[in-house]
Amino acid sequence: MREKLPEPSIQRLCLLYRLLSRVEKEGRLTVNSGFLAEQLNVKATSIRRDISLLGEFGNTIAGYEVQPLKQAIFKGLGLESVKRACIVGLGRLGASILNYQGFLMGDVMVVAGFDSNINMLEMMESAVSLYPAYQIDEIVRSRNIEIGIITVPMKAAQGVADKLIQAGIKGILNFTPVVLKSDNSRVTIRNLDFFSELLILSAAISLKER
Amino acid sequence: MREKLPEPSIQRLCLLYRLLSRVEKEGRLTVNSGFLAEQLNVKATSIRRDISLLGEFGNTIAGYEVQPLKQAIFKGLGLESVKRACIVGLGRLGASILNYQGFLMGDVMVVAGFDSNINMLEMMESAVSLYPAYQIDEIVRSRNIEIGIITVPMKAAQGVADKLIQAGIKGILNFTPVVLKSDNSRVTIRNLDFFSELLILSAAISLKER
DNA sequence: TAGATTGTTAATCGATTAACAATC
DNA sequence: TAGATTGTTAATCGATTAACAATC
Repeated sequence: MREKLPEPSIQRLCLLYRLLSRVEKEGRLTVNSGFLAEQLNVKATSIRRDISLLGEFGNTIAGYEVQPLKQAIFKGLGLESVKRACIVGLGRLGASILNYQGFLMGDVMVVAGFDSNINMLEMMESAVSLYPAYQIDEIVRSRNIEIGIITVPMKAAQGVADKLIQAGIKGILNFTPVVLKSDNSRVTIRNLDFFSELLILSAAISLKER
Repeated sequence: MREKLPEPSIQRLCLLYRLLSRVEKEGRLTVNSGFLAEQLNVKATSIRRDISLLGEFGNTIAGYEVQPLKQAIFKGLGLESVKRACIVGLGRLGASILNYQGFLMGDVMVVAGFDSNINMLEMMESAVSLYPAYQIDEIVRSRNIEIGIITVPMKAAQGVADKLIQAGIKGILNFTPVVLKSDNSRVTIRNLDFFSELLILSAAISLKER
């Protein structure tokens, strides 16, 4: 598994990882590719291919053992290193993400929140440290933050991204509809844009009916 | 443009549509594929191919006229018909979506909200009509709702999806980490799962460093 | 052994893109 | 005309999947 994983495989393996966590809790010891495929709505061949990309071996009788398989994905995807994240923009959406936390189960840890409105920061209650936006560079560097979650208004998005990238961030989860520019290919950007998704869904529905 | 559009093209055309809306507001009259490509971080060839799938024609001198192009996408993607949507699950996330609204610009209209907690419904303020969850079937049918936005806790997700599908919904935007099952291929499902995205981002970062 | 399941080959499918003729 | 730009062909790239030999 020295060659790099295809993006679609990474995504499926992440889903698989979470599925295995659940399955493990239910006390199941083994799974086969057919079962996994059914749970994730994909083909069994995809599952086997994805898993074999990790160089992991199933058993030709009972399929895969849950615990070792989960562990193999964990290591194969580099999830041992818990990533530190910050949220920039503590409006309704940002604030609600701050509070979800519990869900995360430790793969990613939100360790800081930023907002340009200092008065608001003073009012907010949070288990996570909050800072004014002008401290982004300083805090991201000093606390080794690798992931930035952007939940600011559209107009501020590119500026915030620039600051984060400047500070050496490695990945950005962008909730704004802005298509972020980065001259720095080191940085991985993923978009999570509610309104685009709604629009795409709407188009898909219309087109399906033609 | 009778053959159906590839999924990636639909997605890019949606982004393009929104880009054109902005560009139009700025008073720009024409754009060329190079400009559009730069704005969306894709190749110019993709832009031209996507547009030509709509059977639309640019001009070999000045590129595309903004207004007609936007209109062509609008029609090509079937966005003339404003879709009616409902939100099921009015916790923090669902409630905040209810209030965004303004953003939508009319391509999709949220016309109803559901929650199983009736007391909470009575407390909430909203411009949109709110109903107890047991009325999903009745309201979705009577109000011709085509899109369901699911923001309930994991455990309730599949049940809600089943109800929505039962009621004849055409598309689902699923905010839960649950992989929804539907025996009904009529229904388009899109997933918007914050935690999966974070996990994928985290994996992508680790893998890039190897 | 017979049966079930994996891992992988090879075929298929579909999307991206370089290149360029056609056009204004 | 010369230059810029589209639309589209054809090549390339990459992902999916059917099929099956290898394995226990």
